[in-house]
Amino acid sequence: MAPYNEDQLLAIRDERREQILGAALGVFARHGPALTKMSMISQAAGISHGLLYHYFKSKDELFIALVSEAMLGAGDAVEEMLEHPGSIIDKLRHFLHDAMSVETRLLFLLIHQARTSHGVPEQVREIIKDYSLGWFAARLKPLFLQGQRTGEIASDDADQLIEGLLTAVSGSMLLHASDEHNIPLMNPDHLLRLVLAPDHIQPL
Amino acid sequence: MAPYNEDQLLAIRDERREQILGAALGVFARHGPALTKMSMISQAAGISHGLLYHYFKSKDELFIALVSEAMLGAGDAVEEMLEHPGSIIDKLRHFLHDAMSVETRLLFLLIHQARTSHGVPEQVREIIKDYSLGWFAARLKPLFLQGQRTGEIASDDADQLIEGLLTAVSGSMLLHASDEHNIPLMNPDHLLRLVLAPDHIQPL
Amino acid sequence: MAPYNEDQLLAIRDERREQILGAALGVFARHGPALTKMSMISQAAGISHGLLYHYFKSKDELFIALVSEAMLGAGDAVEEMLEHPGSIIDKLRHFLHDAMSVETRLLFLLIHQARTSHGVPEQVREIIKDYSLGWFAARLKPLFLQGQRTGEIASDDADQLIEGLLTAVSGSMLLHASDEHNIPLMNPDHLLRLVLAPDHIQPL
Amino acid sequence: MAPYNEDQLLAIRDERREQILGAALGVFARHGPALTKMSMISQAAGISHGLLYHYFKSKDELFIALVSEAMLGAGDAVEEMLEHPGSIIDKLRHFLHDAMSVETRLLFLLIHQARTSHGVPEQVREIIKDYSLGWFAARLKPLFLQGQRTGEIASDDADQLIEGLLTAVSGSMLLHASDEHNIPLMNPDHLLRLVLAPDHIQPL
DNA sequence: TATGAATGAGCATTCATTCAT
DNA sequence: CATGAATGAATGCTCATTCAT
Repeated sequence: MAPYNEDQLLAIRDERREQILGAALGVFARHGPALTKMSMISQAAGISHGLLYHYFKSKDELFIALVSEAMLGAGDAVEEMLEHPGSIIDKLRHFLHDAMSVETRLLFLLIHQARTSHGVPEQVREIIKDYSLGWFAARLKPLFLQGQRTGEIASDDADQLIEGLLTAVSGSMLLHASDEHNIPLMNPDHLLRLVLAPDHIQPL
Repeated sequence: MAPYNEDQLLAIRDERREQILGAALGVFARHGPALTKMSMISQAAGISHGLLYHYFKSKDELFIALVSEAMLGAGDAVEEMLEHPGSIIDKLRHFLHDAMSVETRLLFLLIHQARTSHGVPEQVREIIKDYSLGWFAARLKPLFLQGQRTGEIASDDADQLIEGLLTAVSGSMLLHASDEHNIPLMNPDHLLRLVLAPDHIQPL
Repeated sequence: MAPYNEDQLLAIRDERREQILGAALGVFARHGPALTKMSMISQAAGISHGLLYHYFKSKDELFIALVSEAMLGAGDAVEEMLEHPGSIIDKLRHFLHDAMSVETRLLFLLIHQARTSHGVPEQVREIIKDYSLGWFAARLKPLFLQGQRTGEIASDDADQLIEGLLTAVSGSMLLHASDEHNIPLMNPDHLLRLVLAPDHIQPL
Repeated sequence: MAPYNEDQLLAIRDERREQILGAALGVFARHGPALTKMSMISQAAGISHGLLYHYFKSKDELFIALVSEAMLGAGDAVEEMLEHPGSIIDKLRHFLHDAMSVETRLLFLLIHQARTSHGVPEQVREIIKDYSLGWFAARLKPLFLQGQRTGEIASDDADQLIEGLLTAVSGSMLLHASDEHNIPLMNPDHLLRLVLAPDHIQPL
């Protein structure tokens, strides 16, 4: 008889919103914005397509909301790595594990879609403009230079090492995700060989 | 206005067909079958969209024809590598260069699209069922085992080494292609570090 | 929180009903039934759209209720005019002023919408079937005939004079309402020239 | 066997375009842009809705094209009137006849819709910004001043006379058009009484 | 009584495909 | 062989209406 009180409404809205964002993340990350149909999202979220539009005005807005959230988490991963205890190799290994974890991979894919898909809203381009391999590379560089001084990291051009590592990591996640998981993710320790000094290479 | 004789017609047909396939390869490889519009292909080929349907019954059929052709060339690359003169490292370096060349990359991307896009005709799945990293891996394995005997290749599990190398190569090509070439292809010598024995690693 | 007693409930019901009808009149009159969204009405009435459906089963029913009420008032205007003291010209001038007053205009517009909009419920057509310029014309005719005898009204065909006058009045209100009030209402004295005998025409 | 030649294609395109514009004029003028469904137009034109989009990119573009064409003819009517031979009354009578002719009425209605409908594309507002009763009034004024000198036109404020006349004309057309022709157009000679000097008024 | 979450029919638009010439 | 007009299925989005609370 009585309408929901404010708390109940807020709870419902929050729950639905998360439900939708969660469903949308999976679909957008896998199919890209253009191939993602609103019906896929509504079906994945278990709601009607009409309800989608109560929570997000358009497909674009939903995509934007998702990318914005993903971006917030992007920086944290690097910070966390830098603060991780242990040797430089330990930090890197932790970073790779973290980057390749299930949750992070979806976010990575989403951002990849945002960067590479055609017809993405301008606002999304704005948001991710600064997010690129280069952005990560800049943050990893001090660590690599230090690693080269300690002899843990190969003594080649640090930029090239970093770029290669990040490319390989990203590429592996991309392949893994896009190929319905038939292609396994690369072993982080294997990836590390791209940057380790030869005498620090360990058996896999 | 004058009617063509049979030979001329045949020549035209063949030429047009190649023209279409060439145009379609570029478009399909970059955008994937679902996002590729027939108008993109006809425009790239410089013909009317109507003519497309004289040569290929449907978008699916065109895609299938393209994938079939790509498959034919796929095996050759490996054979050529195995026959390439020089050390095992030389063979591998040559393979990587070849795989990452402009022409080969398009074929790789096309097949990747065929494997990973949703809504791809069943027939395409049939054709590429056997083509996978595993297929290449099997052909590379003897070379790797030999390389381990000669000490050129790291002494870890050969399957894992191969899979990692192929993943990194493929991932790099995929990233490079999808990100409007803002992400450079990985340096083949850098990639080789994934599989070389530590004491065969050279400065980049 | 305390339950209302029956009288209070009835009072609330009546008040809300009037509130809704008042809001709906303005919106329907301006936009017509098809372009009127239930959300416009609920917003104008300051209530939730859900509540609208407690009082009126559907948009159609609300529109029907409104038109019915408008019809009730329609006849009064003419009666009042006929009983207005003064000369025939005074009666007509009073009628025009009354017809073009703010409140009456909304009713006029509503009925016009009801008559002219497509997709209006059959029931509405039923209700307003008899309400037309012809209906007014019939009631004005005795007055005009009398005016012709007194020499106040031009001696042309009375039906034609009446129809012209009503058309011009209605048209002016319609233009005024539809064009965001950029087109002013016609001056009643100016309109009267359509029916006055030449020697009764006064400067504007 | 041979494709259409250029002339044939041009003929087809022109014919279809006119067919569509003609159908769209009727529908837009009567229902307004918001209530006009593309299916109404395609049905009225006897073509598929898909074909509509070969000729006009969107509903808005079609509406814009239509309004643009209508505007071109708008000025001509006035010019023609001013050049019409005969007395000032003759000129005005000719103008009214012309303005109220079948073809002109549709254009008038279309422009009215363009001016008064909500959600009309900005470009349309641009185009018709200057077209208003005021625009016509300015062009009619010299004629009225002259008519007042010759004694044909009533000696009231010319602006008020013109505005009243145009309002009555427009209103009549609007009523006539919107009410499925149940309300007859006003008699031009009757309308003239709004502006004639009393001693120039003729029996209807 | 009152609220707003939830549903689904309807419309604008895109694009693969057909067909007359 | 070659062209582009023509069709219609599919998809994003709006909005009237229902319903749990």
